[in-house]
Amino acid sequence: MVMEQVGYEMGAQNLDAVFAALADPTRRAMLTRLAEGEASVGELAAPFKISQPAISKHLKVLEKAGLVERAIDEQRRPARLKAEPMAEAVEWMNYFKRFWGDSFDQLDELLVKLQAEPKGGQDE
Amino acid sequence: MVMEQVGYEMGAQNLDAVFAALADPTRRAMLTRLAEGEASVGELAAPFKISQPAISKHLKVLEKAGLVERAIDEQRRPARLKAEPMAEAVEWMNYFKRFWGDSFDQLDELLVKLQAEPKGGQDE
DNA sequence: CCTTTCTATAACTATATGGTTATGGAACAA
DNA sequence: TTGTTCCATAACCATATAGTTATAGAAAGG
Repeated sequence: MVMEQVGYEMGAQNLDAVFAALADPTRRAMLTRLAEGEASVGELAAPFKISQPAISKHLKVLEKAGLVERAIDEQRRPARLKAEPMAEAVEWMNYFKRFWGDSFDQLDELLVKLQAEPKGGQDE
Repeated sequence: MVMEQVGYEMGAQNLDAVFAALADPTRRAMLTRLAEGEASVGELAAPFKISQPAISKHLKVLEKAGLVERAIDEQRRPARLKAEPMAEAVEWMNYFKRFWGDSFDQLDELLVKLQAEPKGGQDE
């Protein structure tokens, strides 16, 4: 049985939290850092001039958006990236792909064309 | 003036505005509506219970994010979708694609495969 | 002209956000 | 035990956000 094991709700409500979380440059930088591996609060705070409590707050925002998980390692509370909610957000935006038509669009068209016509005729 | 001393992130100032604009469900609904074609303020306001000035405010937020353009048509100020800034946002998120490894990943793989082998033999 | 329609703006309220400093708890080090 | 490190939370502040009502302006209809 494959259950929705995400600790926080998915769906439109979570899009609010995900987009809001991504709207802050400090949080985006934290996520970029976490893409390299889990990091403690101190390690996350190091590159910034803002205080440690501010980083803790940002972490809470990311947690509520489902974008990070916390662990317990001695006194540390390392954060780990959980990127799945971004997939939701990207999916939502992909609805608008046809309005900016970049390479991904072409790729999509190509895929559809190939699926529809494996022989490869070209017309419309 | 103010130098970016944070090593992680470049300008990305517009990402702030884009993600923030997308963080509101009313604004996302407005964008979805605009995907069907341009709409006046009144038409955009119709589906919602909130007031017309609230819609005008939301439009201003979308405008500042570069997600809509306004035109002038008699007394109307129709809004039209401009999705390009979403591409930026998606690009940013695509950096994290490998952490959720979805169909997009497969699509990407397919492209690489097709570019490598234009003949497109199907095997594997 | 006067009226209606469409929209923007001002003024206000309530809440959310992003930051601070101060403090305290939990886990290691001595 | 005492001290130190890591982190969370509380209390506070300034500003931003999302909504409201009221009003005003521009354009079209009479």
